[in-house]
Parts: sequence; C-alpha cells; structure tokens
Amino acid sequence: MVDRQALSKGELAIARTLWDVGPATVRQVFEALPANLQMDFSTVQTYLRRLETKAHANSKLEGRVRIYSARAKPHTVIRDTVNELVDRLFAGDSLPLARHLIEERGIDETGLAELRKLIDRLEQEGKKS
Amino acid sequence: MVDRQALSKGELAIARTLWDVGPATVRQVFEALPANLQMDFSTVQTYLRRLETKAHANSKLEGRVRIYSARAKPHTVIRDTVNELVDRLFAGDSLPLARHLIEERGIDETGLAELRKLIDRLEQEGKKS
DNA sequence: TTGCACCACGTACAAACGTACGCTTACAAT
DNA sequence: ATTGTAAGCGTACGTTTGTACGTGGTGCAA
Repeated sequence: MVDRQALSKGELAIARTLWDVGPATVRQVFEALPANLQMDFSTVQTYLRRLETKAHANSKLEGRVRIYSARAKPHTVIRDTVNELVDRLFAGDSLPLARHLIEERGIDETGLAELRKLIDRLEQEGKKS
Repeated sequence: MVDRQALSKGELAIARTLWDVGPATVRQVFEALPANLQMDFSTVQTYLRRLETKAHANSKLEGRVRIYSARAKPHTVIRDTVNELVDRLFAGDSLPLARHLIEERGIDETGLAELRKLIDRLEQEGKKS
C-alpha cells in the first residue's frame, strides 16, 4: 500500500470529479465540474498533474490527448480525509460529526430511513458479540 | 456577521483546543494539545496569532501574559468546515458521509442509540409537516 | 543582584496551494 | 496552404501553511 500524501481541498474536488466521470481527459473533467467550483481549464490541468505526482491518479497519452484515471480508491481517500478532520475538529470522536450531519444537513426521508436501518443492524451485531 | 476566512487543518486543531480550555494563555493551549498533535510552543503561539488575524479569536494582555479566547462559535466553524468538505468530497450530498461515519468510525452503543433517537425524531417531524 | 525561566513579539523560510499564462504543436475547416 | 482551435507541457507567482528561532523584557529564586 502506497502511503499517499493528503490532498488539499482543491485537489479533493478534482479527484472526486475524476471518480465520477471515470477515465477522462482534462476537458472532460473540466466540464464535469460542479457549477460552484468553476475554475480555469489549465487550473484543472495542474490539479490533475499534481494528483498524478501524489500517486492519486495515473495517466497515459492516447493519441494527442492525455487520459487521466483515478488510482487511489475513493473509499481510502474518504477514510483518510474524514479521519483527519475528525481528529482535528473533534479530537477523534466521530459522534458529534455524525450528529451534526443528521441534524443540520437536510438528509431526506429516504436517507434517514437508510441510516436507521444501518444503525439497527450495527446494534444487532454489537449485541451478538 | 463577519465572514471569517476558512481555517487550515493546523489552525482548526488549535481553535478546537481553545474552545475546550476556554480563555487561556499560549502555554495552557499548548499543554492541552492532544498527544497526537505535539508541536513547538512557539508554533502554537503562531497559530493563535493567526487565529486572531482571521477573527477567530480575541486576545488581551493580562499583566505580562496574553490571554486568547475563541471568538467564532464552534458551531459556525464546524458548519462551514463540514459544508466545505461535503461540497468537495461528496458534491454536496451529506448522506454518504453520515453513512461512512456510522459504518466505519466505531461509534459505540450509546452513540448509536442517540443517533437512532435523533433520526426517529426527525422522521416524526418530517411526517408532521 | 544576578541569572534562570518564561513570555511576547518580530521575523524567517521552505513547502504546498490556488490560479493561471504562454509556447509549441497538431488537427480541422476554409 | 492558411489559419483558428484545442491540447500538452513547462513555468510562474503571490499566498497560505507548517514550523520554528532569536531577541528583549520581567519576575522569582538563590
């Protein structure tokens, strides 16, 4: 397992977009960017280059365009990033963050139901062991 | 409402410690730091100064020591930070993060119970309206 | 009364970040 | 053939971050 460097906020956004669109050219990533994160084409290009440097992406030239693809698994990146945040902001205790999300970030009915099911399952498993 | 600049990871950790210990000297913050975040005394000092620059803390000289106190409310900082993360990493959808926390970050029985109660309450409120 | 311990404060400085320009080259339409 | 368009690639540059040192003042212990 490569111990990959942490990503900055900007890099995270690009990485996520790359997961979404799958292997893609700079332009495709650029165009898939969420509206609230507009940035210059060449800025995206720089981020992708940096992602590759940090071993979070691969790329190969395909004809005259370069195709980037994610290399680190989303799950890993998410885990590391969230761990970091929880450590810094909540001294390692994830309950307050979970509480915050549920209370204040407008999760819809379906989402809530899913979470409740998840909690029920975990509680069952907890009792069993 | 001042629109405060975002905090870096290091600054977040210091801000959190300052919330914990309440108005405090540099040394008190320094000593209250979690073990996994050891840093030099003067590094802490620099962070506190920067927190003040960013309007996240106040300070006043009390005799010959400077007392720092948090100025931004934890809740606000947490909200902004989490919003930012959710935007970048999950395109604004907080469900995946909540799921991740519950599934993978070892919330204990009591915590799970609390979350379930919270969810039940929210679902009730949802139905009512 | 001398010096240690401790603090404030100014300053430093390399690395990382955010953001992008410009040059070169290659295809595509005129 | 010419020219506009888009991509790659190298480079740039101010800001922020992480981390800390050094200087100078001041109160306390010896």
